[in-house]
Amino acid sequence: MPRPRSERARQAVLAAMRRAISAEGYAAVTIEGLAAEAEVSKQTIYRWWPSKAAILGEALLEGSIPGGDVSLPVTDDLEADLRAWLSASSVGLGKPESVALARALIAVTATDPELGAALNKRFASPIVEWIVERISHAKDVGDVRTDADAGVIADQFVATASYAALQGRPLSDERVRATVELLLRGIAA
Amino acid sequence: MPRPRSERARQAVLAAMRRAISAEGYAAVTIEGLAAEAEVSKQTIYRWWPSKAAILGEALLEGSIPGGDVSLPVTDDLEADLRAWLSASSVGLGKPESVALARALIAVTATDPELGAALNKRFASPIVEWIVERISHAKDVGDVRTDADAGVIADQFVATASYAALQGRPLSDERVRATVELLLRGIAA
Amino acid sequence: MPRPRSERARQAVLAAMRRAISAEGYAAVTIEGLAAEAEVSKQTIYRWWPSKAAILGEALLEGSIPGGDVSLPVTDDLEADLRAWLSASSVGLGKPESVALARALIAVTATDPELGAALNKRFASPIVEWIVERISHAKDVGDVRTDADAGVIADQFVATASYAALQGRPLSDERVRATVELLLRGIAA
Amino acid sequence: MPRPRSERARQAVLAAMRRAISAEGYAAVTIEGLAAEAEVSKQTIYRWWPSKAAILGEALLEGSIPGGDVSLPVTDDLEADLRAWLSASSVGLGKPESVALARALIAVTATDPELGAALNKRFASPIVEWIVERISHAKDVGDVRTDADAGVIADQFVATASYAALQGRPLSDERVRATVELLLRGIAA
DNA sequence: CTCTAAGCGAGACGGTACGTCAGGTCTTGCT
DNA sequence: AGCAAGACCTGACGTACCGTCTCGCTTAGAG
Repeated sequence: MPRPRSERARQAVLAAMRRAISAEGYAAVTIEGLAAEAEVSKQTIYRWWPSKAAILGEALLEGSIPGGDVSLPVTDDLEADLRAWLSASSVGLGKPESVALARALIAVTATDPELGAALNKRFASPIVEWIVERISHAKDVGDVRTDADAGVIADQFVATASYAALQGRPLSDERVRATVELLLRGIAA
Repeated sequence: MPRPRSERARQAVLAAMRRAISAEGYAAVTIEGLAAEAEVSKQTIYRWWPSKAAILGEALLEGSIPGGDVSLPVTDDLEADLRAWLSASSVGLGKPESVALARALIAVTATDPELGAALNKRFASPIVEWIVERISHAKDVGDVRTDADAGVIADQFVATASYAALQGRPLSDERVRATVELLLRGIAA
Repeated sequence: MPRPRSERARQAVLAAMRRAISAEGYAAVTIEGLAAEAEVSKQTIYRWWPSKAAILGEALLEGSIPGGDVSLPVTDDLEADLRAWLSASSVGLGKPESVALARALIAVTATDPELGAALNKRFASPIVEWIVERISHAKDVGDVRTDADAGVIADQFVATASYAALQGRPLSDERVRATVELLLRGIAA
Repeated sequence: MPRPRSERARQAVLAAMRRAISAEGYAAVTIEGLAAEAEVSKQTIYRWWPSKAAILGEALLEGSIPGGDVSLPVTDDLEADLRAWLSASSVGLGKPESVALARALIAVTATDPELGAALNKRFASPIVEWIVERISHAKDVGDVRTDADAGVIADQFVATASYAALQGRPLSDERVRATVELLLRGIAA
């Protein structure tokens, strides 16, 4: 019957979005520019995506974002583990392309809150889960009070990383240390 | 020697920006729209502001933002005071106009980081200062460890409020309570 | 492969130009005005014409101008024939719309000499040809000296008509008569 | 009582107009440009001239135009005299600045017919008068028929020069010769 | 010899139009 | 059908001038 959707075109558009975001920032990205860069007709873009934000969303979901793709090592030292994660997601902000992606995420959140919320959730969730699990484990070995609310802590970590991203510059090592210390002291056994 | 700048025009533009932000959101604001709404010529806008973001900045600086203009009561109870502030700045996110302003601030930060950083600093500073002072007082009365880093705590509060704003919805009372408890436990004497 | 140029839009623009010229004069014609009147986007105009003058040129070439579309009767009487033509092209200057068109032609010539020259040539040519032929015939029947330069005469006629147009008012019958008499006496057998 | 009009400003504006016309053409001249070039405020221009055309008019009247300032020698040879004038006014069209002035005159005529007519008359009049007188003298010495209408002839000369100016290029020597011969043969005794 | 009514430069102001860019819809012909 | 190409209408962009309007300063005559 009909011709199936061209995967080639789809990937080309997403790749063009990723490139454009890094190169010029989300605000400067245009549908026309994407179409030209991807060698795809505007119609094809409009046929499959409802908005620029939607393309960004798909592009980010299929790609990777800084802080999200860090492999998260688990050692015996809770504080060291959390410091490692916060540090890793923070140093990403030293790389221009990661800053661009983070900013794009923020921009789309401010513009299209619905989608923004979905994306933020999507990216925050695995981190929150990982932190919750790590703390749960810490409770088992007696490093953390058993009545501590792991979700609240996890959110504090994510909020801290998010705030640093909004600022567009990495946290100092000292700041990372002090922040982790503060939060852990709040739940220490 | 020429005619001096019209304060009337300036105020009209800033007011139009504030109205437009609340009504349609930052992305939908147009220089043409502002000019029409303010009954000012486009040229007058371009003469005095380099960008839409700059107008927003000036409008916000001369106006007020949610969480920034809350009068901050000081009682004997540190935890209650901080809970009061976080709660107040959070409930602002229940009002659509405040959400719009917060989102505009985020949008401009993502688009024009330079200006965004300046604005964020400008709005965060008084809060950070107040929290630092409040904690300093708490140290004096022995509620807080004297070696606690007040700046790190203050930043955690601001990050939490900022993250809630990015999400666009207020924190629950329970969440406010738990967050403040967590952070204070980290510095309790 | 793309959508072909819209003939409808093209004709609407040319018609709008003709109407606008007659109504307000060439200087008052605006691309924006044409676009609105023709219910066409500005972009469409800029896509196909490099300048206002070019639109005028095309409009005139596809339409008609006074003195150019007079059917030119040929009788046995050379003097009467030439008088008839000069008179006809002159009386056009009594009609406001013709005056407007003539003025537009002059304006475009003064502004864009290249195009103006082309248009003037385009409109003068058939007249010059007709006059040259008519005189050639008159040579055959012995009304005119065989060594007369028909081109020079024809140019005098055109110059006279053009000068009247520049002045914006018709020649009196008496002036027409005297002018034709003068020129013919110069080449009479 | 008050301060009298500044002659310095007036001359500066007229000079700026003359320079601008030659350099860019009448259409490209702007009041703002004149003001800047003449180091005069816009207000001063608007105080004393109703329109751009009026400035041009005054500038031309106080300056000189090609064909108008030729000193007109009178010899015994009528044909040579007329040929000399037509040739002189034609060669002016070889100089770019003269072409620019002539075109400006035509442009203003097409735009502001009232003023244009006045200017054309102003410049044509002395020429017509001179030709009429020269022919009158020729009648006296018997070179020209006494019943010839000198005005019609004079107009033919002016129309020829005007048409050449509209074309923007000089007449060839041969064309000058042929034209003068034709016109004189029409009135020869 | 002061007063004062204009002239003057500078340039801000509300406008209109410029020529460009992108958005989103559509048509055409190929696959 | 899907797709590349690109014309179309729409509307905003940032710029250039328009003609009007203060400003603060000079610069005459009239008192």
